[in-house]
Amino acid sequence: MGQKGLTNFFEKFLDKESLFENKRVLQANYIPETITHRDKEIKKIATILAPCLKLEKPSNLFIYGKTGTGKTLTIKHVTNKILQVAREKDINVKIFYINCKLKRVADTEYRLIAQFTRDLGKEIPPTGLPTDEVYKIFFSAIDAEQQLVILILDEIDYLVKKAGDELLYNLTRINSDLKNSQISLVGISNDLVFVDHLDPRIKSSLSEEEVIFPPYNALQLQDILKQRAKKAFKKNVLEQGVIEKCAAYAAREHGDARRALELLRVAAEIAERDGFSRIKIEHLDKAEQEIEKNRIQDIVIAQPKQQQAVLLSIISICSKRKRGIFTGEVYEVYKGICIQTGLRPLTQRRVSDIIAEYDMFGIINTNVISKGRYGRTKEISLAIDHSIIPKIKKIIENNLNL
DNA sequence: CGAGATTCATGTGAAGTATACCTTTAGGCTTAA
DNA sequence: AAGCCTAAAGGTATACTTCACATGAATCTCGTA
Repeated sequence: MGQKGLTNFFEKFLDKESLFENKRVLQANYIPETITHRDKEIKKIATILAPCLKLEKPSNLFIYGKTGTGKTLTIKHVTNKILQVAREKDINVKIFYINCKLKRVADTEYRLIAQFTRDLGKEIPPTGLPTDEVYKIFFSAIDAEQQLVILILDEIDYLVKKAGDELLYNLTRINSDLKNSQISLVGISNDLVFVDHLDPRIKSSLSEEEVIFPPYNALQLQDILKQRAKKAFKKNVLEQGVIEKCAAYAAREHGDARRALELLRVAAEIAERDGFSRIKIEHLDKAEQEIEKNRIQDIVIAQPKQQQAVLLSIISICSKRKRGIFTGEVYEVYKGICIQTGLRPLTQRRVSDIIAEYDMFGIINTNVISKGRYGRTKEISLAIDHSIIPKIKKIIENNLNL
């Protein structure tokens, strides 16, 4: 495109009518004023948490539900309302939300407590302090004034798998030492059997109350989509059947509403980019691929180089042969990649742990099998769509200067 | 032929090490009385 | 003498390594039918 062409392009771009009225409505962090099909859950959570407005400690709460069933959305909605009322009536309630899955933010005991303490306005160094010390600072920051604090731990199962359940015990016990204030815990998990592995003492105190979020069915998903689409798009840009198809896609994936909304948004973006004036069903198919690519891309880019090298090793073996990929082979290929890129190879022990991490992210599936006379190993297979593998591969290769 | 021993390749737990970062402390220097 | 700065000492969390033992079914071995 020449200089003149570019000017032309931008002018055209400005002239082109956007399909969106308000794109934000479809983004993941948007909290709508009313949440459809979650009345029961909202009411229950509200009832459980309401005592905090009288500065009485609400029961600890545990929320289960698959991804995209509105857990995070609902708790944020309810807590926003509580905070709003609290502000009007000048009640000292504080609510902190943290997602435990965020790497290098809240995935260890130290980092989690440090993060909460920072939310309370204290400076905590990223490392160096004893964990007890951080607890003390956290403690005194809370007890400094009379108040009620609610801590929300999203994806708590991930944290416990990585860092153990001791910190939950510490958090539940902290109350007995607080003089002026109280804290309540809200745990959110999409692993339904997660609490069964917890220490019984923690289990009983953490799940004093439980709320379960059932998956949405296709009709409910349609309602949600229609409601948001009305706000998000201009009139008449949705072709017949798009919403229905979109809901059906997501219902197939255990009723994941987040996915449905993302699908709709990305489809619209694709339609807009390609110069269509209406969103067609075919755009949904393209969107689905794009989303999956982005999801994995985001995870991969956030990984350190060593981890990327391991994934690249798995991918390149996988693209040659589909079945029967084992740790030893992955390690050999990984070492080769390290030499090529000048990376210092990690030990097989560590690589084995990294492979387990990718398993947790859901990018690969692993299965420990015994091959009898030929030893014991992890059978590894990629859990991502084959059409996007080359793109991911390219991203990593670029990143590692290969 | 079949029960039990063997074997392989790696899983997995525990303990040790390197690194990056923190606070405390002691010594040296400056400054003001 | 008091105050301030700096560098060393001593402490911690995290990522990784080292060491050592655990696993579990295919295969081997050997006693017995």
